[in-house]
Amino acid sequence: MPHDTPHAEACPGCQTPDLAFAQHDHGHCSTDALARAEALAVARGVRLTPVRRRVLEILLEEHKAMGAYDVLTRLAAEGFGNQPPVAYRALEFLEDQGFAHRICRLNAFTACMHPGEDHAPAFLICRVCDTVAEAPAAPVMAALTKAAAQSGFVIERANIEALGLCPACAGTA
Amino acid sequence: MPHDTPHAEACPGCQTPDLAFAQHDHGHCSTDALARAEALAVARGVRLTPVRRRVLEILLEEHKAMGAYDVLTRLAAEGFGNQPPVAYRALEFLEDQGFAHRICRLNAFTACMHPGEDHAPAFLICRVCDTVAEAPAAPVMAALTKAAAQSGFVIERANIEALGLCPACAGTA
DNA sequence: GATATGTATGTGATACTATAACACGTCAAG
DNA sequence: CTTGACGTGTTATAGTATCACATACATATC
Repeated sequence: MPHDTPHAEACPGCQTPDLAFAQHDHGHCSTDALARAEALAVARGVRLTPVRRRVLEILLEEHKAMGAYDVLTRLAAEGFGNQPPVAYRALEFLEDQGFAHRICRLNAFTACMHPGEDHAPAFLICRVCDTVAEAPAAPVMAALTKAAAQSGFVIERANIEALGLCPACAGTA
Repeated sequence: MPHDTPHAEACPGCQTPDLAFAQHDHGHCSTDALARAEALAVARGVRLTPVRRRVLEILLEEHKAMGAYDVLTRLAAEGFGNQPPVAYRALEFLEDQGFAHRICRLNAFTACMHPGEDHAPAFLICRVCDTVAEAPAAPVMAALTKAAAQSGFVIERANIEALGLCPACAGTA
């Protein structure tokens, strides 16, 4: 019975939030996230088809925010369709399933590192080096849900994105 | 000495968060926000030129999220330039000065109702009626700042956007 | 007053992002 | 076997945003 423990507990690079911008064994994260996504797809009765799976792999490999057309270029090079809808449909599927996140500010997408954990991601975008970190934001989401509830608004999906300076770029500046 | 009290204290419609989706005397909000923006521009030594001012007025009049091209159409009809950069430049200026906000999820912009108050806006977007409410989100921003700080990230600007159902649409569903 | 400098605007062209609409193939249910 | 749901491929098009250059207009400086 695999994957019943959060990824962060087993991944040194993901254990502490302050390592979000640091190097870590990303290979482990990738294979783990992919395995989790596959298991979740089966459990939910949705199909992680070749295109969808490959898009997720690409996002995991790159480990950065990618535009739909960046993904499409790679898909086309591998014999998949080379028209925009191919990429957009796969990305939409991954987002719907929580396997990937859309970063509106960048018109880009990134693989979710913690699929199935029902987390609330916040994205920290460095305006200098363009690195994007996915920070744990459960308290942020809680506060947002509360604020929305005061207006009677029911949140279904949220985008929490911050633009600023990562530790490295803040240091050199 | 005008404008030394927060707008919400004087505007019935803005006093309580739970009225964010309700009707209120928007005329008062508009003129107030415009006057505040003008004062702030003078104080900061930046120029609220005719185009910029008109764009802000348009956003305030419409009181909803508008695409850059929607704004541009209105500008062109009034004798201003009719090319995209005209609108985008004005909108960027307004966003930089905190007179307007960008709603990434909608590729749209909206006037800020509380310019100069250093608030943290969260946008609640109804997926049924497309209404957008600007909810007070100081606690949300505080949580986000804290989460970012744990990674050593310094936030300069944040987008907090939620998609879901507004009270009215949630009721009819 | 003439000149320089920074800023703002106008314009044409173009790049980038995203979706609509339809055809075809596959698979499972009835 | 037929139907219907789903996924993919493709053409075409819609929508969003920026680049690059020219011009105007302000203020500051000589």
